[in-house]
Amino acid sequence: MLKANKKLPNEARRPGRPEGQTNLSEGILDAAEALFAEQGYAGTTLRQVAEKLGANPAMVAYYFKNKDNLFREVFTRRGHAISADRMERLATLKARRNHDLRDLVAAFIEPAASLYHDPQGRAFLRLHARLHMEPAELSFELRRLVHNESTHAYAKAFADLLPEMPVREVYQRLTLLIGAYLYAFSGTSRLDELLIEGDDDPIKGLLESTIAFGTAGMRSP
Amino acid sequence: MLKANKKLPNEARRPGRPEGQTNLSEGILDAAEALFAEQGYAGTTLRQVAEKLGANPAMVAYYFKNKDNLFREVFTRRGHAISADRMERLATLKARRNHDLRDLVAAFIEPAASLYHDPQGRAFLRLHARLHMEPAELSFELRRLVHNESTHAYAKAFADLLPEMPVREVYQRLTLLIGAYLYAFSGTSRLDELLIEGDDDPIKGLLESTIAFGTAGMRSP
DNA sequence: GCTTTAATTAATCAAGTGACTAATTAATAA
DNA sequence: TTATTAATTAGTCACTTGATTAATTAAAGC
Repeated sequence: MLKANKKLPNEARRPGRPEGQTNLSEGILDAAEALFAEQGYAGTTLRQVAEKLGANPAMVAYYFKNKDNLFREVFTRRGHAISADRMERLATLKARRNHDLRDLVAAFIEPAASLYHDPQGRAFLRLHARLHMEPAELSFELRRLVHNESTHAYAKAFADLLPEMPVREVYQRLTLLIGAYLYAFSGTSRLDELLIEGDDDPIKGLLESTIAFGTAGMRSP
Repeated sequence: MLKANKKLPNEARRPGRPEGQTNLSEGILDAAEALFAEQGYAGTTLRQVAEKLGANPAMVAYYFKNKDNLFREVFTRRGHAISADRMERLATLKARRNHDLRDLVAAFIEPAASLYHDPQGRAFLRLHARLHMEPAELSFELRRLVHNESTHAYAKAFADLLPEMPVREVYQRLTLLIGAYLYAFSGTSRLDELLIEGDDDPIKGLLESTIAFGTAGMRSP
């Protein structure tokens, strides 16, 4: 996290537009992403967001109007990217014309799972998982906005590969898949803690495990 | 939710111990369970809890000392029951001596899933799922307290049935299973919304689907 | 060069927040 | 009966919250 307007010694900060050009809005989104991920919507204060950048609390309102809007922008920034990535991968698979269930599961999960490597991306994954637990009015609207299209597209694609499975069952399985990968990649599972004998990185192979688990789960009669 | 001390007309409430015996503490736990489930720890105020019962906010402090403690008691009340139920079912299976993966998955999930029928139990399921997203200091301590024993016991039981699978992998699969069922039964999935053609109850068969999904996922190489 | 617009600080506001206290009344113990 | 304990209300306290405003300074437009 880069501090904006780093205070040089003996150079107190004064009101007014600073010299040069600044882009505080990205920094605010990053800070808010990390804090919302860690503490949730209600548990995060705008002052915390500002403090994380060394900025004035009023700057948050200046760039994002209010807390609700800030949260929306934090979520949609990466959410739309994930959704677009999913749609792209699905199109690629369909063009190949010989994909199987495993390909579909991987295409669905990887756009989100790939964020895990970067700390800021990991914060978003936590935020994403947490969003499902936020009050419905905020949560459902955002999830609908970001995920509706790609979720239906994947459900259709799964249904095509599982012609004997009722459509409702396909959606239920997809729901289970989403719950599994969100939890596993949210960083809130107690996996590391449970694995006391942990010699290696417990996350190693997590993507592979998730795809294997999800593929078998989707396929099972 | 029964209102405690329902105000009879023309009979204003006065300070002092009321006649008869009261048991406000169960009512407070129920109200808090519903509100924590809906709004999370930070998003719920003690005044809301009190108001839901028509009680004085000070009563919450009287019975539960503070907010943190109230949350702990709400969670452990049912959490310990689930954990005990799991241990019992595991013992029953082991005594039978011929259980398979599916039995194990069902024994793990059903104690929680069975709460789904009752609205208050459903609130707890939502709270339980949400707990995983609360700040670590609160979440991890409670989950450790309530679930450590049974989780390790089931991991051991799964490992016995999956001798070729590395122990770490067993824990990872168990984590995926937990994520899947928690999400599916938290009532926060958008399943009903996605299933526009929903003629029947979309939850119908959810337990069966979850067990099928989880069993296949655990078994898959 | 002058005017308008953009970006910042400091200060403040009303509305909550969790927690606590004193007063009060009924039940229980002695 | 009397003293003590349990359960309740009303009120308050210091603090935090999201939001807004006026003043201030630099950049951009003309």
